[in-house]
Amino acid sequence: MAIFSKTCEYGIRAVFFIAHTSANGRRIGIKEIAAGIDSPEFFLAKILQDLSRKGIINSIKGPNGGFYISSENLKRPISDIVEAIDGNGLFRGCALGLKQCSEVNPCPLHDEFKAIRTRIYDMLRGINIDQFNQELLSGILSLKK
Amino acid sequence: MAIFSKTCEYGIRAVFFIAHTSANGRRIGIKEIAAGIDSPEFFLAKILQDLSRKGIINSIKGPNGGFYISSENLKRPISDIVEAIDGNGLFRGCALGLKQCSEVNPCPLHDEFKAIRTRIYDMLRGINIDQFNQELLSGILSLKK
DNA sequence: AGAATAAAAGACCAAATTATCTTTATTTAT
DNA sequence: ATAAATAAAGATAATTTGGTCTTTTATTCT
Ligand code: FES
Ligand code: FES
Repeated sequence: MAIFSKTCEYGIRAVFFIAHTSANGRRIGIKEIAAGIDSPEFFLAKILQDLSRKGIINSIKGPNGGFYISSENLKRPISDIVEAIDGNGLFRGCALGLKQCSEVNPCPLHDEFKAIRTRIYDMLRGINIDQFNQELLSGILSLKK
Repeated sequence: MAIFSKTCEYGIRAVFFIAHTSANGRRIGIKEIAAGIDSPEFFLAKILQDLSRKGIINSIKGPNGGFYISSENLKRPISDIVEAIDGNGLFRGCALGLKQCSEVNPCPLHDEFKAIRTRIYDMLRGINIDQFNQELLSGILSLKK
C-alpha cells in the first residue's frame, strides 16, 4: 500500500505541475498536464474537476482556457489537497482501524503512530503548492516516471 | 485513506490478539478472534490462512486446534506482518507514485517523505508481536471498537 | 451568428479490495 | 471406525477505486 490513493498522487503531481507551468499567469490544458505528469488523461480530468469545484485550483473554459492556480491558492499547503481527496483519515484515524482514535481507548500503536501522524501532517502543512517551481523548472525535481 | 489496508489492520489486530490470549500455549479459534477484535469472521479467516501459510502465525486443525504463535514468531516485529500483507510500498515507494523512488529522479516530497518513511519502518520494526500482552490483558490497550 | 476550443458532467467499464458462504481436509476423542 | 471440531480452500458477491469515452456547457474568435 502506498501512503496516498492514486487519485491523490495524481492530484498532487498535477497541482505542482500547474503551479510551475502557470507561474506567469498562463493557463494549461488537461492534455498537457496529463502528459507532463504521466497520468491517464480522462481520469486526471475528473480529479481536476473535483479540485476545481472545491476551489483548490482554478479553471476557465473555451479557447485560451485551461487550468491555473490563483496567487492565493498558490500559497496553500499541500495538506489541503490531501484532505480534499483522501480526507483526514491519515491525520486523525487509528492506525489499526479502531472506529475512533483516542487516548481513552488506545490501540497498541497509538502513542508511536500519533507522533508519526503529526509529523506527516506537519510536513504536508509546511509545503506549499508553488514552493518547488524553481526546482521543477530546472529539472532537479520530477513529476513523472 | 488510512495508512494500512483493512486486511492489514485486521491482520495486526488479530496477531496481537492471538499473542496475548495464547501466551500460555493455548490455542484460539477463529470465532473468538473475530469477536475479540470486532472483525468479519470469514474475511479474517482468509487473512489468518494467509499469515499461516507465510509462517507468521501457526495453526492446527481439529478439536482443541486453533491459531497460536510460536515463541520464535512472538519475537518478530510487526513490520513482518505489514510486509506480508501490504508489501513494502510504504517503506520503499514514492509518496507521489513515481515508478521508482530515487535520489536521481526525486519527486518534490522525496527528502521529507523519506525521513518519515524511515520513521514508520523503524516504529514497526521496533515493536514486536508479544510486546503488549500485559497491557492488552489488563485492558489498558484495546483491539476493538 | 457560427465555428472552434476547452473544461464540466455523465455514463460506463475494469480491476482490486472487502466480505460471505460452502465444501474439503485434518486432527482428536469416543 | 465414527463423529465432532476446526482450519484450509474454493466459489461468489458487493463495494470501492481506478480508468475510459461521450455529451454538454461555457467561452472566445472570426
Ligand atoms: S487508537 Fe490507534 S492510533 Fe490512536
Ligand atoms: S521520489 Fe518520491 S518519495 Fe522518493
